[in-house]
Amino acid sequence: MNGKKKMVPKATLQRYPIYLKALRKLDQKGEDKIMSKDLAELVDIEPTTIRRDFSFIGTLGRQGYGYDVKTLLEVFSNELGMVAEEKIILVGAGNLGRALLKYNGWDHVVGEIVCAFDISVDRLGVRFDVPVYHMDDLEKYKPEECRVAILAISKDVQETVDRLIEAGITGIVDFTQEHIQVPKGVLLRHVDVVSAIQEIIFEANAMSADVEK
Amino acid sequence: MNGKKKMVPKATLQRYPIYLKALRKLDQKGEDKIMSKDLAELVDIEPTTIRRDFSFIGTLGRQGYGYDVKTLLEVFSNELGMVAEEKIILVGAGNLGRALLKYNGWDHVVGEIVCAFDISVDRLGVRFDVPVYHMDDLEKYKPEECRVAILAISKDVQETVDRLIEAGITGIVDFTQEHIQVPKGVLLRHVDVVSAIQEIIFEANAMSADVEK
DNA sequence: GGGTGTGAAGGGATTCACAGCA
DNA sequence: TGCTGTGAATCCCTTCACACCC
Repeated sequence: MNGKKKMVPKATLQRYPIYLKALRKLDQKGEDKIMSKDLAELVDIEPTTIRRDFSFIGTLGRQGYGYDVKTLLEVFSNELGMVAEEKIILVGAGNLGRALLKYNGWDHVVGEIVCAFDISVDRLGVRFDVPVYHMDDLEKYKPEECRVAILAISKDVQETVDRLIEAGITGIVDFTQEHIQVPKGVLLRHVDVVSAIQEIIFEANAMSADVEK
Repeated sequence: MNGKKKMVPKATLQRYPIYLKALRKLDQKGEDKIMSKDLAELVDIEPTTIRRDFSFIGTLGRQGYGYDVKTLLEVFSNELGMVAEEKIILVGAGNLGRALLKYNGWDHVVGEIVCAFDISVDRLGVRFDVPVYHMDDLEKYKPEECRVAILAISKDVQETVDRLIEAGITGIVDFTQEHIQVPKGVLLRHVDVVSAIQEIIFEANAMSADVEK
């Protein structure tokens, strides 16, 4: 009822998707219980960290037994608002965008891309069962309840972002090369292959610099 | 000469690619100097954090003036081993893999994908100027100096990873849905669209839960 | 016994505050 | 004066240690 109720740390929030993925896999395999120690090996996170992360949601485990997989999945759905029915729009139907459309990883784990937008007329139509509209028709075709947009464009990035926010988008998964600015209240997650590789190269070099003592 | 020389924090290492990107853009625009405060606005990182991050590499700025963009770029190249010539292999030439090949974000910022591997015979050949070999020919065609692999497959993930490591790969950018295990000394960066979206949804829900006081 | 949940300790990273230099 | 570089303080997260319950 009040703001100071739970206050889940940011770091924990970022680990929930990892747990969720592992739990789904366990459930599919027919496992009905899991202990923090075993889950730890699966996801490569310390058991004590896992227990604390879970404890923010509630008292989920049973001492001397472990956690019930189905219960955990339910709680994740209810408490975290993980309904697997999020309506997502894709902005940019170029190479990357189309790859994301065709991407096999969705299958209603988190929701689905309901439609896409692009400024190029010859990309409009239907791709992989998903309609592609012109960017100017954003307000017209964006579902009312849609909060999350995937951004896979390469030009006029900030302008596009501003337009999306104006249209009610509050979460952006950003695949562009630009650094974009969003007002408080809008969430932004940047996914950047190039930076990921650079990070790995930097770390690799730092590691080898350490070793050559 | 010894291990305790610099010891750059992990968090800092993860921000270097961000700085690098911004600095390149500034350089292209013809800007020759930048102050931590202005850079802060560009990359959305506190100026004091930026200054500390830079200080790990050396004394790069001039008091009362700021930082010289060209100098910074040079130092990043030399000290961090950012040569922009990393030879990268792509493993998996499916939808996602091909999208990555065609991805316009490379252009020798970090290096290039020199060749790809796949287990499906009908994906072999040349795609977007890059040869695609059969996975069994990994040792034959993988360049000797190649350290980094991009993983964009969906089956036999762990086995493939083991093979890559055996072939000398020490850095993996992982686009799969699986949770893979690597030995110490091998770096792994997971890039997961689904988890990125989930994270945003969780955070959005946590935020709105806070607000409804 | 065996594993969870959690107060307390420990470790990193960020931020403050200011000394020092152009 | 203006901005960098950095000791010190603070904040946040992880890990330890153990009480507690099945």
